[in-house]
Amino acid sequence: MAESMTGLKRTHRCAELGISNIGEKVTLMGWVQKTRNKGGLLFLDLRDRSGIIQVVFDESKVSAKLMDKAATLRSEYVAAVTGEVSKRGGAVNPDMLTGEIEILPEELRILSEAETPPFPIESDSKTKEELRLKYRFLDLRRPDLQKNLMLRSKVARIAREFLSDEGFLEIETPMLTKSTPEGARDYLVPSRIHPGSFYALPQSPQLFKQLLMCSGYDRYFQIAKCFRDEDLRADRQPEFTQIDMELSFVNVDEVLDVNERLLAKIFKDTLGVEITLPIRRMTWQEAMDRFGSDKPDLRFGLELVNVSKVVENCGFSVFSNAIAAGGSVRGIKVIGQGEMPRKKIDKLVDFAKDFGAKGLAYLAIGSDSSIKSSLVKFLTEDEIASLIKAMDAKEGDLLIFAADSDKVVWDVLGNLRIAIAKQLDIIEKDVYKFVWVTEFPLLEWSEEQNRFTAMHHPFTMPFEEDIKLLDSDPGRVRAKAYDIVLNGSEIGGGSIRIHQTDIQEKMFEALGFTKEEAQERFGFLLNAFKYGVPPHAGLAYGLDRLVMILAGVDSIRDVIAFPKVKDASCLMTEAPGLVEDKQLEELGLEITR
RNA sequence: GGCCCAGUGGCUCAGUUGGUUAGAGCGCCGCCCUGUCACGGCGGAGGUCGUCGGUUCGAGUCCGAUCUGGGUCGCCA
Repeated sequence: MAESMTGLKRTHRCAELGISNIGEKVTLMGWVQKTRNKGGLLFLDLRDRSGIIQVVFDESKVSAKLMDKAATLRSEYVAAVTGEVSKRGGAVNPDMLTGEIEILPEELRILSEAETPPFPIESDSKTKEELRLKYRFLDLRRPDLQKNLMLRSKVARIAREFLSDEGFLEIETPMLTKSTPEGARDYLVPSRIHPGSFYALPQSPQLFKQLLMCSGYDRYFQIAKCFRDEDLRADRQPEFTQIDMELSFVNVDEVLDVNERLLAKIFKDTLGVEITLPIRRMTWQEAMDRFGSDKPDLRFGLELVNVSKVVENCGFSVFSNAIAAGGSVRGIKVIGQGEMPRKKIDKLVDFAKDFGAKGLAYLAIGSDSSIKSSLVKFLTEDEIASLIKAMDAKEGDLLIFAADSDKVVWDVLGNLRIAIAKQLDIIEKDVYKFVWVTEFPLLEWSEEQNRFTAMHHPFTMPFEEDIKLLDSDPGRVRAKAYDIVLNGSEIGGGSIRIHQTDIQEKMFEALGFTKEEAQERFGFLLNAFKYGVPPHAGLAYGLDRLVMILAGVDSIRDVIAFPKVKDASCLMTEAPGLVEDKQLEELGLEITR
């Protein structure tokens, strides 16, 4: 039966003990990892979040009653052990943090019995995630998940301490706020007091932190829960966490500087990794041209080469037409893969089609300089030769080309270079390549909405010298926006905000909002701007993604205590669920499907 | 919404061209064991093969549908 812990006080966590504690009397409380019963000698591995320690019940040293009690212990029982820390009586275990010591028990209390868990509580679990998520409370006992969540806690603590020391104030903003249909789909919360009206859960504290700048708080930060009702991915959950900040009276350099020092501190204090500052900067245009992505992974090459000039007037209509239509032809060179079998190349083509490519052209140079290519029947020998020259290719290389609009070509080759790098296993491990991507386009054309939309958000400051283009060529206006990219993953982003009414009005105009629409959606911010607004800027990190990289895991679910699955439901709580008719009545809601 | 992958004792898996009673390791239960730490020895229990339907003399295996989980495209200012 479960016993009380009355009279006992835990003195240490299990793996906090070492040889320096030998001779001390300690009380430990934790879960039974395992028992090894040798008859007259019983070993108990006791586990808590610090690790495991061995307790030895020796027939010749403890009472028969204690011996019998120890024999009833089963996996995951919760037990308290009081005893003396001792040097190991047998061989030391070098694989164990506490492998040189053990506990000689005087008292054992079984604080809770436990059913056999449905899957083993161990690191590197092989159990299907579906089952682990259903029993997340057991899954969370596993050392690797505990390690991840402790790391996450540490990152949050470092950020809090660092930003506080830099003069930032931690201020909370509302979770129940107003829907702003620009951007991601909102989670809506019906109002009981105002039937038919809804709050929205915040996609980010964006507008509130700008208001805080208007209110003179200078420097704000928050570790903020954010919500987006969009489909999930390996690195996307419907609710996630940002380290969010906003600063007044600063320029781009000042924002990046304080954030570089924050990142350097996080990496130093968690992984012991020194980041060389300042972090490299790259314009969006350069990132797209060289890597086909606004979040370039700089751990490997396979850079894109624009060969439009070379094939502009060639006989291959797919190439020439793409260029004539304002697009481009670009290629990547895969060194030493000239012998890649046709089947593998076909797979790359299929992969590229997922990203909108109609096809890929390839050119393989054999080790004997023989050329295998889908282009030979369309291009002259001279054209082929100049293409090879443009790509700086040699015997044994494989060239892959895409021709389409810039957007499609970048997307196709940008994703292809990552897929190929993974396939060839050329991505360095334990390397952290940071880059600031700057000078994003302010606007991007939305085919769906048939208008320009804000690439970042509608309050992002354009480059002063580009403002005149807002009327004539809005797609070319550059924004004072910056993303921090690590190993091909966007871990944060931000911008200088617009604080001048005339520029803001031009921005809304470019977005196709009337004054009334702008007022309806963002009126409270525009009002605040009337009463004295400081120049300000900000940035937000995706805490989950940052911790993913620090922890070296591929799934965002491994750094969130209670994550949701692909269809945004929770396997443990079975949320979302139906509610009682009475609740719906109170809210004035009716379910129609 | 599209495409791809997976589903067999508690867990992880094997299961041949469709053919006796569906196997293994781990775990679990019982007995034994004084230096184990992936403890060991002996014995035992435990499976509507995700679900429904079809083909067949016969289906874990073939066909169709569906459910569950994962990845991805669309989507994510």
